[in-house]
Amino acid sequence: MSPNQPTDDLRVRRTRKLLRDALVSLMAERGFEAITVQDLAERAMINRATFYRHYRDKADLLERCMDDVFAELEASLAPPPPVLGRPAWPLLADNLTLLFEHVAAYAPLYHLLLGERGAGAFVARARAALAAAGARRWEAMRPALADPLAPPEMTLGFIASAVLGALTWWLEAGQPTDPATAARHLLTLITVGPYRALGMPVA
Amino acid sequence: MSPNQPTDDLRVRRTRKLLRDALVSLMAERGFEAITVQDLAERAMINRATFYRHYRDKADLLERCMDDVFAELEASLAPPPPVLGRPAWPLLADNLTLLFEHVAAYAPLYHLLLGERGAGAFVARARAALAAAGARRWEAMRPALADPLAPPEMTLGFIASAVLGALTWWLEAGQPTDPATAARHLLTLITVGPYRALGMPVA
Amino acid sequence: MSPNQPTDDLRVRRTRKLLRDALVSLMAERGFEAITVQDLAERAMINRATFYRHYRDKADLLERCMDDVFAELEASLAPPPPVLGRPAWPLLADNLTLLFEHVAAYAPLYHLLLGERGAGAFVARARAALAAAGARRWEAMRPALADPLAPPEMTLGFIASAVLGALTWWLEAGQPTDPATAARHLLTLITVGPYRALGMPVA
Amino acid sequence: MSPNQPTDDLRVRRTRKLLRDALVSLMAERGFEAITVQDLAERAMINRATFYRHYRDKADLLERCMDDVFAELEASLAPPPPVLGRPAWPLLADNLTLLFEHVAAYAPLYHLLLGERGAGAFVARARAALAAAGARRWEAMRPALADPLAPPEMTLGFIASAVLGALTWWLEAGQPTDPATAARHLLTLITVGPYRALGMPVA
DNA sequence: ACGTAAGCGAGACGGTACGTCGCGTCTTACC
DNA sequence: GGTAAGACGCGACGTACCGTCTCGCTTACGT
Repeated sequence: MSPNQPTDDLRVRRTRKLLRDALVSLMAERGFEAITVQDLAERAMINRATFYRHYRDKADLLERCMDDVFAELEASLAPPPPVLGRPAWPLLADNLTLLFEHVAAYAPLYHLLLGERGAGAFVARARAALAAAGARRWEAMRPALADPLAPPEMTLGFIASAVLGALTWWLEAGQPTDPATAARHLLTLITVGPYRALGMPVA
Repeated sequence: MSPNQPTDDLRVRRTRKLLRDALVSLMAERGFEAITVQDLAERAMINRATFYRHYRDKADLLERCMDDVFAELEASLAPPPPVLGRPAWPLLADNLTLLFEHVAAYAPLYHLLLGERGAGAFVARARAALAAAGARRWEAMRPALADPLAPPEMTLGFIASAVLGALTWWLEAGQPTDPATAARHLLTLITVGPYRALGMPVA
Repeated sequence: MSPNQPTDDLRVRRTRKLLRDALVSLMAERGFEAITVQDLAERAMINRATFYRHYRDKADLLERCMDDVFAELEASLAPPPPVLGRPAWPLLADNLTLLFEHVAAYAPLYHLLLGERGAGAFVARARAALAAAGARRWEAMRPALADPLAPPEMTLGFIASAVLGALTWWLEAGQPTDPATAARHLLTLITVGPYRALGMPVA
Repeated sequence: MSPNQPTDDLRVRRTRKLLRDALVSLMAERGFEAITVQDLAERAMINRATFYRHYRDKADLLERCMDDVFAELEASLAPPPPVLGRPAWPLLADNLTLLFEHVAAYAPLYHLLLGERGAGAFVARARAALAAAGARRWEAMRPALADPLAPPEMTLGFIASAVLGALTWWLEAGQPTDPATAARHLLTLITVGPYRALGMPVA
């Protein structure tokens, strides 16, 4: 198998596109786990053996789809560290908006992957990626920060999951607000905290 | 099959216990997806057909394990709403401590279910349960609260996922702090917000 | 198991009778092979474990039914050898009539056992019994007989199967003639031969 | 499954041959009923699942074996009716010889199928085929024949079973005579009748 | 433009696991 | 002691997918 080596052979590109489309359309119908390679081949109107010429298994196919999507996201985000000692707010706000816009662009896919019948591995991966990105940015700002009020790793895990949770709600609610507004809400949750965001008095 | 109807037949109770233990021990070794019914039967030293006399499939077994665990958790938590108009802090703090203690009591199981190779469905279920519990408590306090700064449903999804994220970190880090301390940190994250908890200036 | 030891316990006799009736009624519906012990127990309205207290398996049950039936047949037939050197005709005719009458008495059972979905082992056993009975009678008359025109064992196998064939036809055709007439026809087939019985010229 | 459609795929033909050989060899050891599909697969050195790609179950396999064998027999026999009004003797004699030769060619198979542990369904099918063949030939000659001495259908059932009985004896006795001689004896039994063939006086 | 190497369809095959069924044994409790 | 109820070990069933493997066809590419 020559997995992701890009080819300009039309037949190959056609086959891969058909398979990725088939994956999304089938995940919408029955979730990732319930899909079989035979299903994918039928939907893509290719032979089952041909599938194996391009992907190791269905998880491999999913992963390559995500590779593409994540690469695109990473490319669109602003570079990590701003000037030291300055609040990272505006940058974070921008990046959150970009995140929501990216997710909106691939809404069907993300909706499926994050939802009930999504792929558990995907969520774990996305969570790890978010935590890592957060860690990188936090490390860069560290010298200029006050003492943390909770273990930073815990906070990073907290944020990463929380962002995914907010995204999940946003997708499952049918994107009730535009990406910029949703990003602003999320930023509020991160900065003032969810408790106060609910209207609770905080001491 | 009469799934979870409690029986006083000793053989039945023995068989079910053996199977639940086998599930946990096998999940620790290779994760949920990689387990087969034959594996479970072998580990539990029962016949494979006997497995099907008690559970529909391995997902059913997992679910019933979780039913028991969740029921115990729910029983240990304090009842939802305190007196209106008073800060719910102390209660929330207590409940978070109880939550961490409960998770610590079943640490191996929760560690597996929340981790990389855990069962996606479990996380979704836990998240929904947390969000629902949060919603119930929030509804009760609603009249006494200020205007929310973000859509409350979004906030609830945010919190539910965030709590799981914090728990996940705590378990994967090997429970570096005792439950009460971890609960206090989590409470901080929820109240002052993760951003400030990292030491960031918030303007 | 205490197989065929006759009991005067009413419950036991009732159970056995119910099982034998169930066997016949189920064989009529789906043939012997397709019956399960569970079927027998349900139809007889007894517990499955009780079946095993009386019979080893369904073949055992069938065999014991046949034992009874064959014992009754054997008792009704005339004793083997007549006076030497005299044609055995009249005796044979009588015995064939008794045979048809016996079969008519148990028509449903014989019909099933000899038919398409019958029990192969039963046919083999009946054939062997007929051949043995024929052999006994032939041995007794042997000194008084002319030289055989074909190997006697072949002839005995021929007759045994042929009689079963005639009985099978008679039962499947719905007993179109009374037992005495059918016996006379069968005697004709045995004595003048089936070829001439069809009206064929024999040289 | 496309059961017996002839294929030119070598692998397919090899698999089917292996299975048919395995069937015969296993039937010789324990009879048809006691064989499992796993046994067949092991003996044929194929995977069990592959069995099901070719045959519905073991009965299907047996049936297709018989199809082949019967088709060959039918092809070798002379066409039904000669000139009307002439004794059918010579033709019948020829066909009986061909029958014995055919059976001799597949002696192991026929021996098993007709014997104690054979397949009841096979005997029923063979009996019906013989009766049908006899009926066809008799219908063709009917106008030229004298009145029958017994119901012709009874006679045909009688002959069909009788021929199988003679064949069974011949095979179980280890083919003590050559096919031509055995056929001559069988012809005698059919024409002069088994009674006289035993040396009995017939009036 | 066209020959040729590749991608591809078709499908047999060895495997592994599935969920079901029926067997015969057994334990427990009832009568 | 016969019976009902039913758990259990066992083993076979027929099915579903897996990933691998020919075997020809056809199709897009490279010279």
